[in-house]
Amino acid sequence: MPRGTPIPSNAELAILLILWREGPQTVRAVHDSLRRERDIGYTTVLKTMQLMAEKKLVTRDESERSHVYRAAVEEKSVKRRLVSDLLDRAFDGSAAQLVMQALSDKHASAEDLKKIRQLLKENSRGAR
Amino acid sequence: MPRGTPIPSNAELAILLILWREGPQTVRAVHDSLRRERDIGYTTVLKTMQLMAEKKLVTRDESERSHVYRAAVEEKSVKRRLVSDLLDRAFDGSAAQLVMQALSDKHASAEDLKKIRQLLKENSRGAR
DNA sequence: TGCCATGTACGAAGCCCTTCGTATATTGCG
DNA sequence: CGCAATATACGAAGGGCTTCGTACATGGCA
Repeated sequence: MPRGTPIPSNAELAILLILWREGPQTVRAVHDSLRRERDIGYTTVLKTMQLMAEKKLVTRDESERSHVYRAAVEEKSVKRRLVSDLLDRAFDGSAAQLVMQALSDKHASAEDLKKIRQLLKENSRGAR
Repeated sequence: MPRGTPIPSNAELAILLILWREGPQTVRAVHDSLRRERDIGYTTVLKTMQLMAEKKLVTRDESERSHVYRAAVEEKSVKRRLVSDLLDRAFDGSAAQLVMQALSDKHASAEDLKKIRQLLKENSRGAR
């Protein structure tokens, strides 16, 4: 996971999520996925993915007429950077503060809380 | 906390953090604070704060020659929206996933973990 | 074989954010 | 009083992101 790789933009992240979840695929397939959620042109997705290739966010196999794109950055490290970025920008680097916000968020379900508690239990031994 | 208020941009957030922490103040004072961290022109800060006033992110008292700016959005609700936004964009709405990333982040200290555990304990009763 | 569907390449527009330079007004002090 | 310091207002440039239209190549099928 090269350090120089930029943090993906919104549109780029949406595409990476698909590639991470479903594996390498063509622009057409990605476009079909995105289309299910919102209206977006084919060439828009194509262009974005071409730029992502330039930025090394993805690689592509050009051996077939329809190029096959593959995520070139790790899901975990990208997500970690996204969190780290928010931490720095808004929470003075305090993970505790951010977690508190996450917990009070409408998205935090009882089930989430349960999972988180479990994570903490597992983490408590290997604490740094 | 009006729903229509936009999520603050980077530069705007940096200014809001100062206003939240130190209370209402002039452009000059905010500029001095920002200057301590990076090189930035006075009129840059002024312009940004003027735009923030238009967007209702801040209000300003113009009764004195040096206008006094005050945050017009609540710290908690803005931060909550930032987290919620990231949750939606990258973590499929799962707070548990995000917290996991936060915990594995370099910023998460042992002290943070302790605080978080305590938060969870307090939260476990009032779980939604 | 020839045409239509389907690809890629590429330029450019529109938007927002950030930044600054310049113009202009006002204040207070020597 | 007049000038230097300090304000605000405002226009505009530059960069990144997103979007799309258009041009062109290619491949498979009738």
